[in-house]
Amino acid sequence: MKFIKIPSIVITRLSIYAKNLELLDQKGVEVVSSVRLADICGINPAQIRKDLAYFGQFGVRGVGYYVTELLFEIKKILGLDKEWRLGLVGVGNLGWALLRHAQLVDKGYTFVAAFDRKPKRIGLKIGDIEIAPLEDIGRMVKKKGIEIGVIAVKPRWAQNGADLLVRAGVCGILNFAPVQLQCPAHIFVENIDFSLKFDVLCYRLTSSKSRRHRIRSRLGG
Amino acid sequence: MKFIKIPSIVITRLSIYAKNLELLDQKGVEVVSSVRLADICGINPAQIRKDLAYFGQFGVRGVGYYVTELLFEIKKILGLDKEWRLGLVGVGNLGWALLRHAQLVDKGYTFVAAFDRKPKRIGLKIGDIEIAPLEDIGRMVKKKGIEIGVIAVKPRWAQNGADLLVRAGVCGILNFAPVQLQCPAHIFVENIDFSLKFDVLCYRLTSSKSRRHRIRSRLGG
DNA sequence: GTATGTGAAACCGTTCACAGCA
DNA sequence: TGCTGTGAACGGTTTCACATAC
Repeated sequence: MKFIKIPSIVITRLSIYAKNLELLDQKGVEVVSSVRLADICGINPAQIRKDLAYFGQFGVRGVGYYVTELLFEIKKILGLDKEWRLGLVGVGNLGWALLRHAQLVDKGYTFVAAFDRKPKRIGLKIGDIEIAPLEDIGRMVKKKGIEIGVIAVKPRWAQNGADLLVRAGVCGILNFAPVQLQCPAHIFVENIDFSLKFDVLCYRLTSSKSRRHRIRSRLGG
Repeated sequence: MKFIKIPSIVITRLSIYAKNLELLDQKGVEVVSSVRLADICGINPAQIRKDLAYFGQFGVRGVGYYVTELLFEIKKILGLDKEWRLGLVGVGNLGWALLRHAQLVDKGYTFVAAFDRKPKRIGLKIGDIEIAPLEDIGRMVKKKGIEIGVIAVKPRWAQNGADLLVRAGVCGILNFAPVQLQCPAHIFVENIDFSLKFDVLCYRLTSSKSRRHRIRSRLGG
């Protein structure tokens, strides 16, 4: 283990490699070169090798990478070799969609509780989960072993949700509300504001009408 | 108008500035300095000034920026000074959530049509929109003047959705499916794969258990 | 005096090019 | 021979520092 800080962009790409290695694995492909994988991911081959070099040596010179093995290693690096227990704050349309999002389940992310402000939603069941009031966050985080809090409430209520989650003892927060949360330094926060991507596209379309930029974004996020 | 290509990250930040300027404007704040705005956005002040310098001179030395005026200019730059007409492909849980997402409407993004593969969904109405079959994409894009296609189908069907949208003549695509779409070079594509952010958080939590990184991401995506 | 606008410097991530090894 | 692993070169973004203007 090295004591070098790894840029987020590297982790994001590891996740992309994992996604595509999974597909290759399912197709029965046993070995893949950095050139081939790079082609599939739309990334430079040297970049892939450099990214992996942060964590060790996973390839065989003259051969390439064994798909199953590399996939296993990347999942271990990312921490996807365990189940993660999530708690959802805000069961509106977006929250609902997240609860039912099959791809998260496939990766090992399991929602074990859901909370909402609105009294009329309390008690509703979605699969195994019964929607609870915000006051229960403190108790339920301990009881259900929630590690990550997912915030999908209106911007106005996001900070409150974050405060409750932090006080309850979660270590990480995924914030879908378009606000900059104030959290203690030991809490890891990732923001997902997809309206930013709408605006980027909007700008590209607007500016392309007068000028000629042809830059396509490669990474999702 | 300059003929310099603007990095996506600059556009993303402009969107963040706009969001926070909107809040300041609503509070009645008339003038803001780059230091104050930087503090609110969690960004370096020089960065803000550099970002704005790509597009012109919007401030007053010794004073700062007039909030309403700067907001107006940034919206114009981003292309948010008009209504954008969107077509949704895939009305599952996520698609449904996007259709009902109030913040998109506030920004001037309007869904004017929705399409789905599943026969049982065809004909359902959400507000003014009636869900149509995929075969109608070609016709409806022209009829309704759809400029942007939003893909919210399962990964397996995403490329097909993109092909239909491109053939129908949309200029931009927002892709929520975790796949790299193949599109002609003149089509602008933005990918939004939020499971990547889950993985980044997952990695941070995993690695923090053994080491000490304290890097918090600032930008949503 | 104060805050912008901007050249220059520092920093960081990407790509090249080749040494090293199966 | 073929492909990985990696130092070095490159390119681009961020930050500094100050001239400039109100």
